Amino acid sequence: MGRSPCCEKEHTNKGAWTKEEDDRLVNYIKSHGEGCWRSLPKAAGLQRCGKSCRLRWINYLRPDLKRGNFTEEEDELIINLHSLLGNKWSLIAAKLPGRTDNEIKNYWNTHIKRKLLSRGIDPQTHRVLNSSTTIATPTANTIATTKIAVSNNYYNNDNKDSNNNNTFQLINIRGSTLHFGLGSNLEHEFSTSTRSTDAKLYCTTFPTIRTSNISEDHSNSSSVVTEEEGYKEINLELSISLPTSSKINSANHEIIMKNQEPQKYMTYQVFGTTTRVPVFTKGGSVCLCHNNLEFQNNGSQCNCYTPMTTTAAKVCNSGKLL
DNA sequence: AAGTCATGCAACCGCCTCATG
DNA sequence: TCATGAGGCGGTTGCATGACT
Repeated sequence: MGRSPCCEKEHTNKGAWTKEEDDRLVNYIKSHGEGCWRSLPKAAGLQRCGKSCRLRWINYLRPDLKRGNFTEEEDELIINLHSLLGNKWSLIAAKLPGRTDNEIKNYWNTHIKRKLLSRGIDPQTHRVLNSSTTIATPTANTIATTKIAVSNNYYNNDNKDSNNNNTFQLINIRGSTLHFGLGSNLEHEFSTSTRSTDAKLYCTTFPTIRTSNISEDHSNSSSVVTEEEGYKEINLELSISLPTSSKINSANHEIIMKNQEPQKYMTYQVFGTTTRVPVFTKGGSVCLCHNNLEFQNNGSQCNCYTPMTTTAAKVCNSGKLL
């Protein structure tokens, strides 16, 4: 037996909302608040499905909606978030106050897709079209290879990224924790708050690097150590700090540009996807942790260590809603 | 001016998640 | 543990409008 319908379809209006319907809905929610969408239409005197009311309110009538064109900064933020989250429009919308998931989804499909294609970037994979950069064929110990690279257009041909220094073998994924096997000199290249000299990236690892002879789990993450022969293993929660980047107010999520125009762009690649971000003159960093897609002020590293679980991940340690 | 096509976006549909009993 | 249902989400549709011929 199927689920009972959410409303009596034969008695509900469909299609565009009238001004009168909008007024009724707004007035009702102003008086009674949101919620109980199933019973709302009847209580508000609307011949609409509860879902339809909810959608109309969330996507159009809510007073905190930001109408109007998307800014260039919002574009870049959406692109960056999409490269990390995929079509998780609600999660992306959560990072853009005043924008709805539906709005962002439509905007993506009508504008940003084309914008990325014009840049030569595949909008779905965020990889450079016809790029020679590919994920390496997995080996027995390797799920995939990823490469963190900084494009030459920012580092002015001073990119020392080599095949060895910034290429990691992704061994395993446990929860939100990525386990990479690296070559030698692991500690030198990546430790908490240590700046990678070659890539000029802040790479922060939680917990500290493990090798096969370290048995104690002194992490504050949920990972369980297993040994993959031939690899050192780390939990890598990656925070890439832009040496000079946009200043982002993480408290209200608004990008404060103050007439700054991006002078350069920095391209980075994570897990085979390419992301391009504008680089401004003020300091800051972009945290790419799975559970905290936030811009950080002052180049600080991300403090969110909350393991991603189905429910707990919605709020990280720093109290930010995800 | 009329017809056709392309585009943008509001709205719908059906499935999924999760809280609750 | 399971069933149920409300709320939420992403994909898709269809209409209004503008551009083009």
